[in-house]
Amino acid sequence: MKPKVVVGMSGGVDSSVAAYLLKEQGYDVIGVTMQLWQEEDATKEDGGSCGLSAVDDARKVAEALKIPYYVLNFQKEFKCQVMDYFVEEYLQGRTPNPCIMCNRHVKWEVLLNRAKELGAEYIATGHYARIDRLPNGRFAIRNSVTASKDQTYALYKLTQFQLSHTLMPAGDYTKDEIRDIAKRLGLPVAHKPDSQEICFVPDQDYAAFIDREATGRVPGPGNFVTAEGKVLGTHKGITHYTIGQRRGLEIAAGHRIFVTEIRPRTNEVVLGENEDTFTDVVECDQVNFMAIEDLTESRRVLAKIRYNHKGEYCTIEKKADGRVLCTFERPVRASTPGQAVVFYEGEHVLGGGTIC
RNA sequence: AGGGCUAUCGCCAAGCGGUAAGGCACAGCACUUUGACUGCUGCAUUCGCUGGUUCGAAUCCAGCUAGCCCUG
Repeated sequence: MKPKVVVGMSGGVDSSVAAYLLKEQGYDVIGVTMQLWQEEDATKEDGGSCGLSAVDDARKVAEALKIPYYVLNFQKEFKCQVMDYFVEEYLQGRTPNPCIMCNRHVKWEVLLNRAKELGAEYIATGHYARIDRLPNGRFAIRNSVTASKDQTYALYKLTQFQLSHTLMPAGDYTKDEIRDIAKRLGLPVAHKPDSQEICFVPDQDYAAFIDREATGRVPGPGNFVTAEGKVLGTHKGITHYTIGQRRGLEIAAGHRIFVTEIRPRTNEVVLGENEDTFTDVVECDQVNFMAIEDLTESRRVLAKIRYNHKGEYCTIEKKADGRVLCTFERPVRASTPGQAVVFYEGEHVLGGGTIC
């Protein structure tokens, strides 16, 4: 009898088929949907044709696959590990990536713990990625060659322990193959919105969300300034901006101008030319290595400084204080404190850190 | 008080008698399992006001108003 595995089911095609594949492979599969934040408009089903929630979809799939299914309430952990972190980062003039924290501390920590309680050895997802055991004995994530988009960036923070208890069955297939399987099984392949922005900020107004969450602690208006100190106007508060941003500045300079720096101490937002947003040196801390145990000597890697970044080659070296210095071969645009730099060597995730 | 200059979309700015360029800003959409970037579309029946000349004026003329500069 194969081991038990808990599959995180979003109600989408990928995780649904992942559950099916595992069952086919002989695993003892348990389906689970994580409730991460309060669904505000759960009752507001429009039109009636496609108002099924993630839970309903996932439950139907589980029934079709004849696997046990549970909804797990992770709202408390999600609030603490993701939403609070998100707000605090912005209050400090940084730009967080909530998905990375959610993966590391909720999906792969709380869920994995819960899986253990359920007697499962593994958790699984519908990611188009693989987890390889390298010759050096370590586990590392590899992007599925056929994946249209990279799904590894937000997973760089996972630990060896987490990786050793994770299965990603969809990584062996192409998106089309997964769809075909779903069709063949007659699964409800509802066309869901491809993107969800920040899941817990449904109206996409993250600044207003921060205002609600941190009432009284949100920095107010301040000056837009040039690098030379010339005042260009008044900004709405540093939480409204991020490095490289152009839209929403409400300043007609005659040409496009961008945010080049955020100064929480003086409550200033520095504006400049597009060229000014480029740098060839990026430093990061809170480093996590995946394919290697530690960075003992400098190495040349492909680095991505944001989700969807095509990647740029750089040399990374560890400094005395533990931070990693990345020296790029070509300047990268809008390196932003709070975002992640993820290193790739070959097809594997070598590691990454938080830009500071 | 005289003399000169300028008044065109929220900002900047083309136009020089033939029926309102463009940039920025802004809005919407697309892209996007984070924030951004990017792309596309939209955005002055109207040219400070009032008259006049003309087939026809933002473009010429007159007066008025406002701002800027120079000289007492």
